[in-house]
Amino acid sequence: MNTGKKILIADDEPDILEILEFNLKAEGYEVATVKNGDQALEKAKTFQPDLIMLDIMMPGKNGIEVCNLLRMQPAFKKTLIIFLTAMSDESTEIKGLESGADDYLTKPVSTKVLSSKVSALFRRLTKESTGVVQVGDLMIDREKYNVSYRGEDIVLARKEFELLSLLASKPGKVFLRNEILNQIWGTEVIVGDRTIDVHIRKIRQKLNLDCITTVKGVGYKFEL
Amino acid sequence: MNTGKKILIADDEPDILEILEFNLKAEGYEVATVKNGDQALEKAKTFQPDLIMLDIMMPGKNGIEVCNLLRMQPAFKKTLIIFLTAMSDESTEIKGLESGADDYLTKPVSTKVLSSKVSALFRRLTKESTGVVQVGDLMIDREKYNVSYRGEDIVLARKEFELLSLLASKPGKVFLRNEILNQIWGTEVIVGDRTIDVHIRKIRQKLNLDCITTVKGVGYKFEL
DNA sequence: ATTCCGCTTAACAATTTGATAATACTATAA
DNA sequence: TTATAGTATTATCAAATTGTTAAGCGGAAT
Repeated sequence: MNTGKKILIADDEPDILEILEFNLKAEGYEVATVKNGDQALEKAKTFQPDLIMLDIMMPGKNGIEVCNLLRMQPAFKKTLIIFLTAMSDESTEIKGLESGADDYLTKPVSTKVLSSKVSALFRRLTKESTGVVQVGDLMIDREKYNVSYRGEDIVLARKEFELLSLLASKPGKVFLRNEILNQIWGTEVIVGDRTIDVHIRKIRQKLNLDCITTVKGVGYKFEL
Repeated sequence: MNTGKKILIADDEPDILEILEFNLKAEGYEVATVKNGDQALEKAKTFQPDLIMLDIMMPGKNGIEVCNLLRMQPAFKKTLIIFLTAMSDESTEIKGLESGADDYLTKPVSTKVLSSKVSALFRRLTKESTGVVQVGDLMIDREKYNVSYRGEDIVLARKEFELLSLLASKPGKVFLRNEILNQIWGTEVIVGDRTIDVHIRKIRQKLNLDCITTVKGVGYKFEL
């Protein structure tokens, strides 16, 4: 599993660095770590991360300063930045967001929160900036409501589109059948289990790609 | 740096208000903030904003209600409205667009997304109001109110013109039926679904081009 | 007053979509 | 191996959606 995303972490506490690095690598991210703000600024230039996690309290330049310096450079205008704060300090949180961070995390960081925030940010980035989900050669445009593979348009019916769109929104993630039902059919409508299968089948047929995997007894996942 | 544009923000969470206000002021906008829907309606009259950002979930009148009330008043027909939603809830998003909003933002709002969306909306506004839209060989002149294909004038009735004009304003984008109704007929008037079809048909007939695609169960899109 | 034109709707046809049942298949555990 | 649970496939029917035509209405122009 490799997401192809690079994350730079700056924190002066070795324990934190280790925990974050371990977990994020396990999620398929490429990770670099540094111990203070100045190193963060340097490393950011060479490493070109997609996401930077900055501890607020660091010796030398603190996280907020680093963030401001980064945001001044055009190369990091679009880079995601998450602050790490020792406690849920509200004023700090606001200062963080004001200085151009995209989110914040409070320490100690639970692995669940960590991975969900990180993946949510990446998802949001691709979704909001373009409205287009792209996985490999497959493009899903929610606004234009079309799907194309290597430039070739593929016509999907509404439910098929929504289903594929959902699965592809988080490649690799296994969507439980219930999750799919709730997302696409809502809680009011009740349809049989076979219905999902049939739609999945139609998508597979139309895409003619081996990209939707069945996880028996669990659900489906999308992966190219 | 001063854009001369006024933005009104309505949200019950002080943190959000503060962050948005700070960032938008930094971008050169004049900002006013209110804490609920009723205040938003009042303030809108005196402040005459160019853009209104409405939280969907607010005590008293919610954002969607406020939007509908605003859109009923001629003074706010052209005002830009953005919804703020707590989560990336797609059904809310669609409801928002259907009720006449121009865009939506999911909270927490990254500063990057915020400024890009806002400036994009203003850009679109000035573009549309001055409007000569050209897509391939097709020209739509909003001021002269005429359409021509390869120099040849095509006479369209008002509704037909507006409909084509709307669809062509964003080629490729699928316009939901409700979106179309809100944009062209407004929220007060209620017309049947067939009405849209008939106008679409007439446009297709008159243009004699295969440029309006039906996306069944979703809406229509324009593409040459 | 009459005619023309644009807008809307009703009515029906045509089409597409979605859901289900019935059946076949497949991996796994007993 | 066989039983079993879960999934795949297929055909079919009902429902949803859209296309088309014609007709009615009302305002503007003649």
